[in-house]
Amino acid sequence: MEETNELMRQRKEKLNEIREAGIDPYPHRYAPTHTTSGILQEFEDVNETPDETNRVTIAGRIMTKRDHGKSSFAHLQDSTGQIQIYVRRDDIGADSYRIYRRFDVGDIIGASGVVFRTRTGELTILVDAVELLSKSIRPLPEKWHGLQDKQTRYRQRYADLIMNPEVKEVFVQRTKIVQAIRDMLNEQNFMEVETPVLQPIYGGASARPFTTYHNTLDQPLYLRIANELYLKRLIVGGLNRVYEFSRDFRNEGMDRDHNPEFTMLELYLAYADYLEVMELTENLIAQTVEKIHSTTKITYQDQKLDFTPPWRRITMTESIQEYSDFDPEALSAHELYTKASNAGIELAGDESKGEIIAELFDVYVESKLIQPTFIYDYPIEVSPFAKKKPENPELVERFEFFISGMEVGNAFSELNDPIDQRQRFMEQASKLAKGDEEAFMVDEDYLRALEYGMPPTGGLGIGIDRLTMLLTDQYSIRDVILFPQMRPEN
RNA sequence: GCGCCGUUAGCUCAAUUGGCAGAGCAUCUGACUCUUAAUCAGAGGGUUGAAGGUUCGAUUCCUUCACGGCGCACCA
Repeated sequence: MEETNELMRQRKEKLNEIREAGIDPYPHRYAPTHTTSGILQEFEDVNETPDETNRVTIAGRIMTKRDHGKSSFAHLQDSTGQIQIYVRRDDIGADSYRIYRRFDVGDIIGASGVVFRTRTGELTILVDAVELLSKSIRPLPEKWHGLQDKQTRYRQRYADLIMNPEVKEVFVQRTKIVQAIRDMLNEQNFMEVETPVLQPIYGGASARPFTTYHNTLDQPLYLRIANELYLKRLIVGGLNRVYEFSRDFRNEGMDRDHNPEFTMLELYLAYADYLEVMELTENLIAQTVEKIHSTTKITYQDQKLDFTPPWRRITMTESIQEYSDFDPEALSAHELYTKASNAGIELAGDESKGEIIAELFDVYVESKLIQPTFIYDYPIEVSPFAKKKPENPELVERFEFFISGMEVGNAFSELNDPIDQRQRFMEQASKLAKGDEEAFMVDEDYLRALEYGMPPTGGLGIGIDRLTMLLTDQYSIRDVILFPQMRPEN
């Protein structure tokens, strides 16, 4: 892709002039002694008189440049912030100054000098040596309005990160969120593990997979839609507390909270049920919010959210009763079907009562759950890996939690009865045979593992991207993923 | 998949009813050794996302396409 415009042509010309002067425009190393923000802190007390004891060397990108004949001001940006430099011909020498004048906004340079304060009070480096570290031949966006175009920002995240410091902050926060969760789990003796991304049989969720092919094995492989079944194999193996930050892939639509690849934390805890996992969940997330924001009350898109435990707990059918004008438990399958049709839900006609209830929940309830809320006791038909409730075999011990109308996590008492699990697989297999693209295949090896015996286990999945959206006040999942999926430009 | 909106100089944005495509920043030349959206004087920079149509004339109206945003549908 050879792009040519006047500005790039001029910059390449300057690049050649610098080379012809015997200077390497792309040298190999440089040794800064300070960062820009470090200087602003350390030299807070310096005055207008330059003093040799306040000597620093920094490296950064030129973000603004104001040339005045035989002197020049510029702002350099490094990973920590920006600082002003003041360059005078008499300080760096005529030859150096001639080269300096060929530097552009966007170039990465190194500078040495002493820190002082300008007449207008800005902490500044009075430079006596500059060095080009990397010549930029593509002009940056305009300094005042920055880079606004969403398409360019997502496609050229590097330019977005240079121009919009608040974007970088979001991703710093994302890393801190993951780190906070990891630290807490490690403290609680969870073991971080890695399981296959390429799976011969996909499962653990309902979603269409991405399919690929291994040439040597001569067989199809699937990018994981979940890692659930692998982590539970480890529970069988005696790793009683395991977790993985799993990049999962689902071949489905994209919108403000769906990207084809996304990050899910899954964890499994032997000898626990879903009630214990519920407590773990609200504590884990509340403490994460606390670590990031020093409070459990935050604002997301003008909504006040309170993460302080305990969170509200309500069963799925109760929640439908609360947000609709009927009690789903009091209705027959036929009456529920009518309610769903009236609510605009498209049904094939062969849906079970439980499937219709799940649909009604989506329509009547999900978007209304603003404060962190546990919805629990799900229909068995939509929960093939969850354990039945002892007193009601139509329901399973499962919960999801919702924040700001978004599903953020999913958990259950894991089904460990191998006979029951085989039946559930058979139901999925028959759905798959009927053309349900989100049903999945029987995983005989997983059943074999259960047959050895899996302890009672609680499991949890948390959508890390969505959690990050909430904690960084971002409206779209694309703003918490560095390189969101996009169609090719041409 | 459907609907609405958008795409104009490197960037951010204008362009009246269909009538010579503009500004600011950036760039180039000159002046300027405490400026900070530096200032002053001058200059260059455009296949208006692509292809077609209507018209004497299209950035503007119509059709198709591409990409993006938002909403809906899908995604338990």
